[in-house]
Amino acid sequence: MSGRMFVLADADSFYASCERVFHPELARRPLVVLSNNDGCVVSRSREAKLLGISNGTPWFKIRGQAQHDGVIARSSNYELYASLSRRMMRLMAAALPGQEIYSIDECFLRGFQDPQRTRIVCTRMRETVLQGIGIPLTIATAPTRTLAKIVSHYIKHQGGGIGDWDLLRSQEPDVLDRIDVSEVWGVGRRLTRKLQGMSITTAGDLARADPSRIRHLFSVLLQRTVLELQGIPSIELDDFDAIDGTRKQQLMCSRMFGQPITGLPDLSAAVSTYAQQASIRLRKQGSLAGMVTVFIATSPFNQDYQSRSGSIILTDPADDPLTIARAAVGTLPRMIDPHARYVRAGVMLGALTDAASYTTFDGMDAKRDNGLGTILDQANRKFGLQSVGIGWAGMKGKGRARQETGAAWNMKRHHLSNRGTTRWDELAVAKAR
DNA sequence: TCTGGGGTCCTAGGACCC
DNA sequence: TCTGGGGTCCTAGGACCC
Repeated sequence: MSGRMFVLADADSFYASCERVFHPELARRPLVVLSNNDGCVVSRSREAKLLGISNGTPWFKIRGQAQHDGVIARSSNYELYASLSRRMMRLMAAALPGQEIYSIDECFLRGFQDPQRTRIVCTRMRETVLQGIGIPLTIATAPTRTLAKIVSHYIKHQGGGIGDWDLLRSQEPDVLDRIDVSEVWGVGRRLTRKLQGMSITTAGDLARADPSRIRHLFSVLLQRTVLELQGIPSIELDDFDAIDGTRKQQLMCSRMFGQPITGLPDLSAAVSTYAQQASIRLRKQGSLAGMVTVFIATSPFNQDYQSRSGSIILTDPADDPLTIARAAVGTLPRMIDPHARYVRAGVMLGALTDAASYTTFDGMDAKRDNGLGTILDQANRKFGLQSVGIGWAGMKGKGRARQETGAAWNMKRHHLSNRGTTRWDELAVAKAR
């Protein structure tokens, strides 16, 4: 091997671990974190996993049993998780080179030529993050990212810690044959079914497949996965900060409603809100949108499920919230079914271009002349997200903090913890006696 | 009663051009 | 009047990830 070792650092039960940072009494208790609207389980502490609760389970289906078992539930608190994630990532970036943030709770880093040295640094990095942030990590090293993912899965099953591919393989030469093909990074449900039909059922089977045949039958993506399983690095990530640095090619803001809504007025308010949210992120990354797409959908769990979407091309690419919200709301009249009970809507901004380099033929700036977006952004920074907006009729704050409006369709978050690192009024309180 | 919210990349196929 | 084949661009849809 060339010594280009990949290090994968992945937090254990990240959201659940975050909830414990300011609530040490939750340690060793079974704990689950729920998705928006308190819908599904999205993170489980080790104790909750041992109770047999799986990810993605609808909370309403297991609530009775779970509460009987002493399981504690929390609504997801992304503000807290994002803040802890940033701190954790900074500590890791200081320990090893080449950080690529892959998701809120995991990143790839580069190891050193000397595996011994890499191991020592990884051990120290794990202790630093545990002591400094309070988040336990699993750290895996391997010659490819896909193998690092395999190692990480494997040692998480053993309770976490640190693991290395070469070491693991020398101890258990047939380890890939004992891992289901569906657990391989890049192999989802559909591919699993198709592969099984070809008698490829384990990671070992896939590693022994002929890459060019796989490319023929599937795609270049799966071919790369095969090569990676064979120890040949083939997958590149955009090595930008995936959480706040990158310029996205498409921005979406969508939500399930707290309860179904019917009719144009409510739907317009929701879509307008999401459009303004999306435009905030658009301005933050310095882009203009050339297209606005809106989708609305009823519940996919009902017989009469319907989902509609409609787009509007902006002849002058825009980033100001008025233009974008108006375009988004404008798609609704021709899509809406006046009797349907909608449970979800979303706004997508596409055909993004760089605002700084965009000029029209006569050299004037595009639709960003009134400065309203900038004022809104400043107000939102100062007074909290969503404190100011357009078309918020009848949505005065009833929630705990300013940004929680009283609209019926707003998210349900009945088990929300404090945002102790980003809100002064929700700081943790320590008492000394 | 009650089932998340973002993203990315690839491929196939149509439109158009020479 | 007749018309092949290849390149490129775009979009919709599929599949995956956390």
